[in-house]
Amino acid sequence: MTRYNAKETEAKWQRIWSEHCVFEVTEDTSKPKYYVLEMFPYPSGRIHMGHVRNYTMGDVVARFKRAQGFNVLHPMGWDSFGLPAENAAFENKVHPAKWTRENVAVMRGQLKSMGLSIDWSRELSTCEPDYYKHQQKMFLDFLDADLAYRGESWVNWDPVENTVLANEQVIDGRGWRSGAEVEKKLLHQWFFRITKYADELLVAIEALDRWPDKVRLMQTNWINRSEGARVLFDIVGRKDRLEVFTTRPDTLFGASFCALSPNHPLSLELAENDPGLAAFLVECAKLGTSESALEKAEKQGYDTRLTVAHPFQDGQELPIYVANFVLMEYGAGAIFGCPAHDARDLEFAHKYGLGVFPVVCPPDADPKTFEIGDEAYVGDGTLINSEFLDGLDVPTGIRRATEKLVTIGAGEGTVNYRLRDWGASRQRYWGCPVPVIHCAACGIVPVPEKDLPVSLPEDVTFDKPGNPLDHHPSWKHVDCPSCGAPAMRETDTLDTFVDSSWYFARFCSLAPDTALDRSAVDYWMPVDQYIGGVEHAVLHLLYARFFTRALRDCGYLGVDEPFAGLFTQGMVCHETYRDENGGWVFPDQVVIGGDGTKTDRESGRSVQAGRSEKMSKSRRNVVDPELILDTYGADAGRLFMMSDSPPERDLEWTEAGIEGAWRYVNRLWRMIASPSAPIAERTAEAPAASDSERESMLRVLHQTVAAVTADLEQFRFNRAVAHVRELTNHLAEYNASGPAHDHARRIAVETVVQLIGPMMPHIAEEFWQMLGHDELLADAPWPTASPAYLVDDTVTIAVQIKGKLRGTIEMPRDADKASVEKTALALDSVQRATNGQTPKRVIVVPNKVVNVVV
RNA sequence: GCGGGCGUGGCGGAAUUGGUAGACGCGCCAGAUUUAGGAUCUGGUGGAGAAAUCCGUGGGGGUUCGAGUCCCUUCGCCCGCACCA
Repeated sequence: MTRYNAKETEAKWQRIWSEHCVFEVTEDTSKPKYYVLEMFPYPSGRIHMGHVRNYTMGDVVARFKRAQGFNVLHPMGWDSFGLPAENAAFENKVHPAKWTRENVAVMRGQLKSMGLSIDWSRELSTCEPDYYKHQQKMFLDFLDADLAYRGESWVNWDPVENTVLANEQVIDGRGWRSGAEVEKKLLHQWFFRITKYADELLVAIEALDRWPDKVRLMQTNWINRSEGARVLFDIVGRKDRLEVFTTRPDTLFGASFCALSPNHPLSLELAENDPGLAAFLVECAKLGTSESALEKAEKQGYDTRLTVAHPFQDGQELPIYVANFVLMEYGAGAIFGCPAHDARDLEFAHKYGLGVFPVVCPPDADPKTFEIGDEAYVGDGTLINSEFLDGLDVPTGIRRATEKLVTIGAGEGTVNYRLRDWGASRQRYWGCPVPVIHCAACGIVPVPEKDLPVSLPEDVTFDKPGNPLDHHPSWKHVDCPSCGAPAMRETDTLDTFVDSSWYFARFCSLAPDTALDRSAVDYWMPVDQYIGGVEHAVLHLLYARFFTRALRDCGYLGVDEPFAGLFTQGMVCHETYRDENGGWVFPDQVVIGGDGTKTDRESGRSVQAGRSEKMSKSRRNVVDPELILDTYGADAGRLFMMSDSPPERDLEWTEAGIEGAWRYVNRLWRMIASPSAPIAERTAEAPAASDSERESMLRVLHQTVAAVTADLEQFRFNRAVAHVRELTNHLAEYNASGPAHDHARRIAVETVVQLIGPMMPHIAEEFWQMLGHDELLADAPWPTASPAYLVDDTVTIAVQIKGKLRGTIEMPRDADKASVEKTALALDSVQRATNGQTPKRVIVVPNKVVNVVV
């Protein structure tokens, strides 16, 4: 018997699939379509185990749906703009384009060696002008439609590098590379008007029934719609009014102060003539945008000495503070504080000696004696001390108070969202240029369509801080398309989330002259099954949902939602190893001695195993997929990825696990390449007669087909693998001789091969050929379970005494209760328990269980 | 703080609507085969017990003829969000 050569066989089938363009598809209205998409990778250099897991899942679904008769679109591309390329340029003096394209080439080869059923003719890369030129056109259309605009926002500014930093690049208030103290700076930025769709995006979440609840909840919270009221307070001694947003206008009678955000226009204005306030604002700015800093910060305020008039109580005035806990970006950037019924306000009031006036009395408390201690009361109750609101419940009070505000012209009911417009400007080189020109005379002028794409210059340097586009000698200098005068190109590039907000639609057709070929997009969209990491639960998925709607409204496509089904996979984890000096050690460097002690192959130091954690370079607990592909082949790697762990949970990568998968590959090989009992020819006719052994084999077989089909349908890959292995075990024990059995063996072997095909496509294809098929397994239809075999004619019924198992009985299916009961009571163990007495009660659940109560 | 998830053998994990807990795999034990094996095959494998039996799904309580599954309570771990007015 020849040993199975995975490397050779896998290369062979990859070649054949590619030569025959097996996975290249076109719009075919005679078949139902199915669009499977995994989140496309950032070309960081090499694929990692997370990619292997993600793309294996997608491929299993794609191959399964394909076998079920769907016209399956399964494309792949590269999310190839982004910061790491610029960092590499800075650190290794490689041009981002070169670095990126080389990485793409390596990773494409790695993905191909996984044997994915991808239509490679649709490959795209977002950093190439043939992709981003369409994006620039979209941007111009969005400008026209007022879906993109220029605005201002606060950013993390690194004064040494002259650049904007992402939140994760700010470490303890300092730039990650320069170490300089990061400043908050107000900068002109390009925005997408996602807030225009806030309500639509929120409401539509409900209909995304094939999305994980967790992701739906996260998006709901992110958008965070809250109903409340805008309240306008007259500022004493001034003509203007202070606007605040509140969800609790019913507690206005309990107000004891107002507070402004440090960034509030009024705060800034007052600071000009108040050095104390100016200093306080600087203090607040120092906190930065980092969450941990904000978290530790104690509530602090500064008394502006201004007061506002209470809208409902003549003569009543409230002091205005500037407070570090009020966010400019939320609501109106100002609040009124009701310490009795808000924890933060209470903390603030205690600190600054402000009044605490309860106005909501809990249902079980006495309004005359109810007092607020250290804890604010935020629950429902009856309004008290509130004049015209007294005696109302909270919802009614809110309504009544809002009506009153409207009547006296001091406010109105309003809906507020946490969701803010999407700031998409990046002061960086390696991104899609924003196609506008700044002209002194004409203002912001869109680049004419005929001049697209605005391409990135290749001759840039990364030796200076700041945006290379900005210091390029000539690139930004152009004539104004409108008046012809010298003008400047926009040097901001777009956030890479823009690139990934429409790539799924672009896969439908790579037509060169149009971004989205409407007929192709109408055929394929939406994506039926999208698969990726949960880390994109909010931003990427929300932006893509917004972008799809924006494209819809600009006539690019006709769907609302990009992803009809979403699956978020778990992470790939591995044990961690540290040597006696505390240094991390790579798993493949750890040698396990006979006594179980571990040592580092290179240093010879002894090594301790730590808990299993997400694979990461910093902890060195990584296994290179290429090593696995080389050693065991793609099929074994893919099989292990699908076995054991449910796909939504973390998977623990272990040597033993991959070995087990590899053993199964070889076991199947032995069973099929050199079977211990004959397998009938393909052309052999079904026997006229069967026996019970054969029938029972066929029953297991059909039940397995049904189970695996259901499992794959529901992303229960680990169970699907278990079921196939069970069938394999049955097949291995099935050695009866004779033509009827040989025939059944043929069916069983073919079924095993077909069922395992989505997980292990190469060896399955090889088996299919060995079994005499001329056509490809990839083109073979999925097996169907025959209903006749799905029900057993005898059933095993559990016999319990007071719920405890005492034995089992074999009965014909659907036997009548009386005979089941009689058989059960006749059991020795039951006789012993009943001791000859009549049982108090006997419960018979048909075909399942008999419970005897004594 | 708020929200969500998870706790089942030595390990990863199975278990339709409440109905035989531990499928499948790993590991381990015994045997067979082999020059050898970290290959392969056979059998065994939740714990205690000679057995009958008893105990077992993080802990405690409850509902039920019957609970991993439902309810209450408690502990532990993980994830997400967070001064959201």
